[in-house]
Formats: sequence, C-alpha cells, structure tokens
Amino acid sequence: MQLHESDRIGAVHRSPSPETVAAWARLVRVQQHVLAAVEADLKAEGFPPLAWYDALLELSRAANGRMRPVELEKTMLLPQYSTSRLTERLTRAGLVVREVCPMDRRGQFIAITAEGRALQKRMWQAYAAAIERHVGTRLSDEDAGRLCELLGKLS
Amino acid sequence: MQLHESDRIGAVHRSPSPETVAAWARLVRVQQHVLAAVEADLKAEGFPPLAWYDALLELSRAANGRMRPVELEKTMLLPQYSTSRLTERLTRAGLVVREVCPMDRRGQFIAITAEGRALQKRMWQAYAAAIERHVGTRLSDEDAGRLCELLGKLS
DNA sequence: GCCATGAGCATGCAGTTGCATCTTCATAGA
DNA sequence: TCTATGAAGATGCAACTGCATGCTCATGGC
Repeated sequence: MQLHESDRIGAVHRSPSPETVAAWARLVRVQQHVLAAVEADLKAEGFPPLAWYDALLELSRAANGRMRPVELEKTMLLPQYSTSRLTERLTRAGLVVREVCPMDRRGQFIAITAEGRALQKRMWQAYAAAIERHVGTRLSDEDAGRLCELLGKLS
Repeated sequence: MQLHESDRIGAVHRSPSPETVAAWARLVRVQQHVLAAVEADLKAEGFPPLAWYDALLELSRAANGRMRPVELEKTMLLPQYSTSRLTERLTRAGLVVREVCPMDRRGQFIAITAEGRALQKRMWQAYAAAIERHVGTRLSDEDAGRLCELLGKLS
C-alpha cells in the first residue's frame, strides 16, 4: 500500500502546520482589509490610487527625478505592461513626462514634473494620516517593529 | 502664526512613527509578493483563482453546503456585485447551483455541487503545498503564532 | 558588415472590476 | 390596505488587468 506523502520521511512536500496556515490566512485577510481602508480614505479625499503615489515617490527620490521604465518595474514589482500603462496615465495627468533616452534609443526616461512632486507631497499628508489611523493607533511601536521583522523573514 | 497640527497637544491627526510606516510598507509589499507567488503556483497547476477556492471552502463548510449571497459577501469581505459575478462564474463552471430562497423571494441560495467539493479538495492539496513553500519554510511555528497575533491587532 | 537573439516598450483583445443604477420584493408605519 | 423605505441581487458601461504579440533597436558571433 502506498503511503501518503506526509507519512514518508523527508517528503518534499510537507503540509503546513496549523500555525502557518493561521498566519497565512490572517496575513491575507488583514492586509486586504487595511489596504482597502487606506485606499478608501485617500479616494474619499479625491486622490488617485496608491499605485500613483508609489510611482511618484520612487521618481521623486531618483536622481534628477527620472528613471527608466525598466527600473520602475523592478522597484515596484509590477509587470512590464503595467508600468507602461501607469506611465501613460501619469503622463496624461501631467504628473510625469516621457523623455527619450540618449543611451538607448529603444528606451526612455520618465521624469516627474513639478505638479507630480506637489501631488506626491499632498498625498503623503493624507496617506500618513490613514496609516496612523489604521495601523499606528492599533500597534505600539514595539509591536510594529516586531511585525516588520517577522514579515521580513517572508521576503 | 498658525502652528502645524503635529505641534499642537492633542492634535487629532498625529503622524505615524517610523516603525509604523516601516511595518505598513513591509506588510503591503510582502503580502503582495507572497500572494502573487502562491497564486502563480496554483495557476501553474491549472487551477482557478484563489477567490474561487475561498468561496468553495465557505460553501463546503456551511450547513447543507449552501449560503445566501449576502452571507458570502460578509464572510469574504467582497462588494455585492463581486459575489454576484463570482457566483455566475462558479455556476457556469458547474461548481455551484443557484436555488430559490423559500423565505425571501428576492433572495436565493448558492449550493456547492459534488464537483465543487471535489475541486475544493484538490485545490487544497496545491494550496497547502504553496503555503508551506512560501510561508512554512520561512517561519518557525512560534514566529507564525507571533505574526498571527500581531496581525490580529490590526483587524 | 550581417544576422540571430533578445532587451525595452507598446498595444489589441478578452476577461475582470468599480460604480451607479435597476428590478423585485420585504417590512414598518399611517 | 397603501405607501415609503430599504434590502437582495443583477447588469450596462467605462476603466483596468493579463496575456500574447508586435515593433524598434542593441549586441554578440561570424
């Protein structure tokens, strides 16, 4: 009779412990819930989605306020077409401009505009308030540090 | 001169501590990354999205394998139209059937079928393996318990 | 130089989501 | 009973996402 995998010693696929499953389930649910709450707060104040903020923040921190789309992809963990279209929307909104890349004529630079920097700053006001509201008031700084450390083991 | 809010005692909106912001940033990034990895594993084995699994699991645990859409909404934290359409897809796939609700003629019941139960079980094999791979191997049971507890404070 | 390969980015198409609204029915109050 | 209110669920439309593929150009091997 064939043994179930979990009965064999050194089986490649072991089942997760109850603790692991519980942590997973809660991670997914809580993150989804809190992220939705924060996004809703921002939207209620008339701001664009968080992805816009993330992109503007990255660009504002980059040297000369410009980055290659390919860099943005990697730092934001987004698929290629996703940054392409995000760039399109940000461009239409006047928050960034596309520039040709002198080093590689296939490529380009995305440069944040003054309006882009201004929006990023205004969004941070609301974003910070939402983070404080939904996370800061529920977690002591020590707990936040511990949470951060535990999450770090997952990446 | 008007003081900045954060300078006033008892200001309603305080800024989040660096620990809070770090925990928030990592929570969002890590969850997104690990969830994507788990979903990709399931998809690679030919399974439907995790939302299907969640719905099938809820239904399989419900009394008589059936629930009102409105209950499903609340347990899955989804907007109303989202469960309506999920139900539509599950129905088309033969995993659930719609039934009229004798108590309330506006409403209905969604009942899981034998195929729905079978798929839920097969998906759990792959899902559990993915959870173990992406979470279980990176976190001790004690750490998982601590993570779960900290996350619980956020909901 | 010439070709093969592949990097960088865009885009057509199909499927999905968010939003607002519609229909149907339940229920409380006059 | 009649009406007002609102709950349950579906759906049209516009925006967004995923996937596959297309185009342009860079680079290494010959």
